[in-house]
Amino acid sequence: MLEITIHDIAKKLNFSASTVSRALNNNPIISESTRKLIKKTAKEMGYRPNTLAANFRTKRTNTIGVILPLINRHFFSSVISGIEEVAYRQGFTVTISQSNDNFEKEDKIAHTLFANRVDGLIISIGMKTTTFDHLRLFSDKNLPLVFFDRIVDEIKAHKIVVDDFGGSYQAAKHLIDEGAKNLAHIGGPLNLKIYKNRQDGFCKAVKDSGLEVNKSYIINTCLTRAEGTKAVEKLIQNEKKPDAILCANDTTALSAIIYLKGKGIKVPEDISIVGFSNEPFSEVVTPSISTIKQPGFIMGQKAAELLVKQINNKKGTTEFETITMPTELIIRDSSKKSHS
Amino acid sequence: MLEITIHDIAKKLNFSASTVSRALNNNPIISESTRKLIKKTAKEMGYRPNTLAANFRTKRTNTIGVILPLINRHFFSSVISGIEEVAYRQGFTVTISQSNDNFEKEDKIAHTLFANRVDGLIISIGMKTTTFDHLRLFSDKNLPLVFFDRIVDEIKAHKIVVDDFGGSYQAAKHLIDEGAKNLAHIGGPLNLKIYKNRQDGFCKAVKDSGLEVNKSYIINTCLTRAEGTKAVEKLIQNEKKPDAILCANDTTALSAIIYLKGKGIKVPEDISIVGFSNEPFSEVVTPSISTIKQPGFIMGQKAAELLVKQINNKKGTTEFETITMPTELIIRDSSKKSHS
DNA sequence: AACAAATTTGCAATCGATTGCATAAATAAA
DNA sequence: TTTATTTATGCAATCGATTGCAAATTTGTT
Repeated sequence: MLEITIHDIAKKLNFSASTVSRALNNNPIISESTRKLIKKTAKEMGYRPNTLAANFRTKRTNTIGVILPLINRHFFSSVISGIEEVAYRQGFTVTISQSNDNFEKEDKIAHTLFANRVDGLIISIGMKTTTFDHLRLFSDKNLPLVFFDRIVDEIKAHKIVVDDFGGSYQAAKHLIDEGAKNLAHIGGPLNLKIYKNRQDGFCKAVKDSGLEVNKSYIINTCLTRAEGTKAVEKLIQNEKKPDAILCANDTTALSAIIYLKGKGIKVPEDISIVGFSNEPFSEVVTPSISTIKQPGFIMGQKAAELLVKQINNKKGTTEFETITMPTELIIRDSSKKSHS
Repeated sequence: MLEITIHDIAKKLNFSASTVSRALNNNPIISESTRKLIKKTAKEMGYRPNTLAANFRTKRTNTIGVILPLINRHFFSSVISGIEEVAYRQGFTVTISQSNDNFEKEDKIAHTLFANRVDGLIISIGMKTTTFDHLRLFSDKNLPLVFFDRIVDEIKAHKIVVDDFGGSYQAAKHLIDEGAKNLAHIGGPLNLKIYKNRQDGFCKAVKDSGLEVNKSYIINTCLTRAEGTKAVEKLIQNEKKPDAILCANDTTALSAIIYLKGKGIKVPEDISIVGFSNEPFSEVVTPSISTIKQPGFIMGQKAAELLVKQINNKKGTTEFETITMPTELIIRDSSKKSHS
């Protein structure tokens, strides 16, 4: 019932608690022999360190907080796996929370994690997040903070992003190569830089190809399945229908495919589609969705590595880096207009 | 830099730290007026409670641990959302970890959570888990423990399961109603009760319909995409091909559909398919996959409710309940043999 | 052998909040 | 007014591990 403490071990061996503590922590100041003895005895006695006490004393929890919009997205869960992989290897526990793109929840989670004294935070902000006091909580106290994907320009910290602009540019180029002349874009909320970049990449590619960016061909939504459907609906109401749609995520690409299929409009023959993120379903839908792959797992690893480095670095970090990861265009059926 | 403590507040107001502590915790023994004064001052001074100290003292962390095989499954992430919803409402933080169906990792996570003194654990065990010492860690110390979906019979605890048997039975019946005579089953590892139940439900339905359960029509795998493909491959090598396959999850149902499509075998005309879990992709594949819906979100809520009740109940729980949630058969194209 | 240097170990304070028990103050009852 | 009750607050110990500094022990050097 009652727990064994270092004092119990100390008493039994006629050592002091300090020695026991040091021995168990592999402090080299303790001689090899006593360390072994103490460890052996600790095991025999069924000693389990009281992490709470240690955390309290050292002000470290060996816990990394992660906040992201939605766990159930292939990209995000890949990132989580990457984070976990590195974290566990370094002896950190990971606490994952989802904001559901709800600002209040994100705010509350950040405060809770802060109060629970996580050693650092890795975050991808929600779509509704436009104020950042809950993050300054961390940056102001020099608590390690790493952004990924949906980053915040206003706050100095390490940032891991995907080359959204480049990916989008490449995708649009691809659509044009396949013969598209009237390109449309279903974009995300522009307060998020990733969606801004995707849109900018799209526009740049269109312009660079000597085509025009038609304002009525660009619709910004919050990228849900339903919003995607509404967006395509509106797009094809244009007197001149677009012949290609670059969607800012796979969900809306899916909306488009399903909606168009229902209307008897052929994908890719009549309208080509490219999505973003390479969600698993994009490969198995008919037609399979061309999309842009983001290296989620590696991003997670990088984020965790940067964070851990920052945590272990006593003297506050002042140089922050922004790492841009490459994307990869995966061409599938939804955009192979020419020939197979 | 340095943190405000209750002592600072106490000194400033000429109260004792005890009073401040009690006031901040809404202890009714403190008078209304001083409570208000203390709270106001705390706020002004920018006081932030040191959760670590409180946790240490009270031996409570207000944290719930969750271990599950894989976050990136619709069913599991629904459960997580359900758990979070209840937990946050009750003032608990949720720590989520995935075992990746890896026993060593599950074991390690369980020990870490235990060492971190989570107040309780909600778990769905991995496929490789056949020994349970890491869970007895909890049950032996009367630490609240709730199983869901992939439960462990050997350990006494609250359990939330899906009516796997019934769901499977219903699905098989449906396949038979649609004209199937030679039913096959791609099952999961039988050490997991859910897969055992699904298989038993399948067999029962077949027998109840006066058909025979053909051993060579039942293949047990670990239900990955690749394993699923191998399984179908083997199934159709039987001299008499099955005309329907009930898969223990949607992933293998997908494997089957893709493999059969490649072989020119028509689904559902030649072979009908039903999956299990209603993963999002099952709706959007062509043909869409008939499947069995599990109420993940509600299961998560129930699990969290039971756990929280147990946590708040000082005197150890002795009566454990097993809640069986109903399933729902969703009939889609992959099994509509008759007519549309 | 005497002293310096290096190696081990112990003392005791500390982290910040909580809580049983005692005390003081205010109110009610006799 | 005195005593009994109730109400409000403070004292001081406690949770278990960590750590700077001091002390003790061993080893090394001349």
